[in-house]
Amino acid sequence: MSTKERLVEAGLRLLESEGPESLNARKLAAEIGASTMTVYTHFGGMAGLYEALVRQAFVQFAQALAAVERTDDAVSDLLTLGLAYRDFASASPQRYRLMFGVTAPGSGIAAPHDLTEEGTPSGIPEASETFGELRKAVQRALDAGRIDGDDSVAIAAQFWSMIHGFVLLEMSGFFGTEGGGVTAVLAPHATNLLMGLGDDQAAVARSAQSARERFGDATTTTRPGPPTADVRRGPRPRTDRKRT
Amino acid sequence: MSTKERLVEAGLRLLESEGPESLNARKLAAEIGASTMTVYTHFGGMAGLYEALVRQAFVQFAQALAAVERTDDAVSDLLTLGLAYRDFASASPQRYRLMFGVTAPGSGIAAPHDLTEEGTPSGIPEASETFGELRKAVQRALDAGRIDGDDSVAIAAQFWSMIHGFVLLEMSGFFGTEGGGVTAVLAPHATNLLMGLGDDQAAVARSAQSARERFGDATTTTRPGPPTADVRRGPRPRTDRKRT
DNA sequence: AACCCTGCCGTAACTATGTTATGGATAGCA
DNA sequence: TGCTATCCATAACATAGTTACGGCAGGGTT
Repeated sequence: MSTKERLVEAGLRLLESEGPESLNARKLAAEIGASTMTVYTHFGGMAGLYEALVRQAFVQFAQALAAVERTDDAVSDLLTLGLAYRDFASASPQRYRLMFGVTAPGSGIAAPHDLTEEGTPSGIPEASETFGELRKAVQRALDAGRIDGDDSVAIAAQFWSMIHGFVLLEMSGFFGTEGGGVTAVLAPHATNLLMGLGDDQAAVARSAQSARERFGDATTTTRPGPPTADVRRGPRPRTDRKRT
Repeated sequence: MSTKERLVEAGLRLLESEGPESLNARKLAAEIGASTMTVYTHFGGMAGLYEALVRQAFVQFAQALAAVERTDDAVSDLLTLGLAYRDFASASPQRYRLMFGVTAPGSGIAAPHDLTEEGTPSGIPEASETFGELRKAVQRALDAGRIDGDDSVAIAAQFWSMIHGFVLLEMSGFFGTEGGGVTAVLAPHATNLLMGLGDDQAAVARSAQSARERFGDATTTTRPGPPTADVRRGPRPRTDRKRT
């Protein structure tokens, strides 16, 4: 493995094990037994190294999503993709935050997406592959007639907003600390969105059950902890329409 | 105004005008004509100052949301709340990112929410007021029979996930740079979510139109820029249900 | 009136971290 | 052999968070 690759590998490993504050030139260089100059030889500076970390993280992300098996139930695939998405983010929240270019005061580090030329939606081309996986799954649900619409990009963006927001709120602790947010918030949200897009309630329920089984019980295995009454769980019962 | 208040005020002002990298002790102290020691006298350090900034920003946020008028159309109120939410975030993306405790590598600054004792959903009590505004609007929609369900907290969390994710993706540039994401992504998403929650299509359309009128044309006035083909715009036409 | 304590603040120094200047070592090649 | 490019280490520099120390004003105590 080249020095360049070792730096990126060590960066992602340290990020997960010791937190973002350990991502500094001296500690990183010591981790691979080199001097801080290697950062400048290979990446031009810490900003370049961060960008390389983001790219590598997005490669891992795309791989994790691509590993989700494609079945003949496009909605089940879409939901399983969502569970895999959330699992990837939960596995290393620091990595996920790094990927989406969040900045903090005091660090002279701009968001990676701000480093690129104007007009580019995202400076990280690898990021678009993540969205592409989502978009293709939506397109297959459209083709199967499960949901209505003519713009898979716009619909995929809705799913992306949903899960991106959920994941970030979850890792900020707004849904409690024991991972109950998936069944209490994310799953009902996905169900509601799919039904709003035209899918049938029973079909969604079947696909959701399928996704749960495909993904195993990994959806609730974030951290063990005492149950809280923060957010009640369970799917919301559907009733008849009450029109005003 | 006390030195403490002047520091917080200057911090939020500099954050908006010169970006997060200008939020350092020396520049901040110079801004109010003092030495860096004032930061330690009043806040114990930069971390304490950041926490004060977050608290103040959440106070502003709650005020902005509370300023939305409550009408007899609870869904219109909810949608208008969403537009105000997005507008607040767009007005100062750096402030919004600061509020939600995002961390960056290289800064020794932990997320504000991580600074508190274990088990607390959020270390910033002011943040819960924001969610409370959302939850009350959802409760009124439930009471009016517009949407179904028995847990306003879980439903409000879905709306929060939606708009939080949208806002962050939008400010990362994933929906283009000219603010078309609201009509292309956020509005359809809200519509779909509401319909999934049991509201009627025509009723949602009326409430959405009402919210648009109430909020004026502020929804598309982010930044002028060349049109992009990233995400197609315009509301997705609703078609008849295609049942399998 | 004299004394002392407390809070607020400035000066200066200390530490950590990103960065740069400089030079050496090695590989490849003409 | 000599040249060049690449990679890398040492050391120094710049910036920013932090701390040590002392001054000063205000108020209460003796």
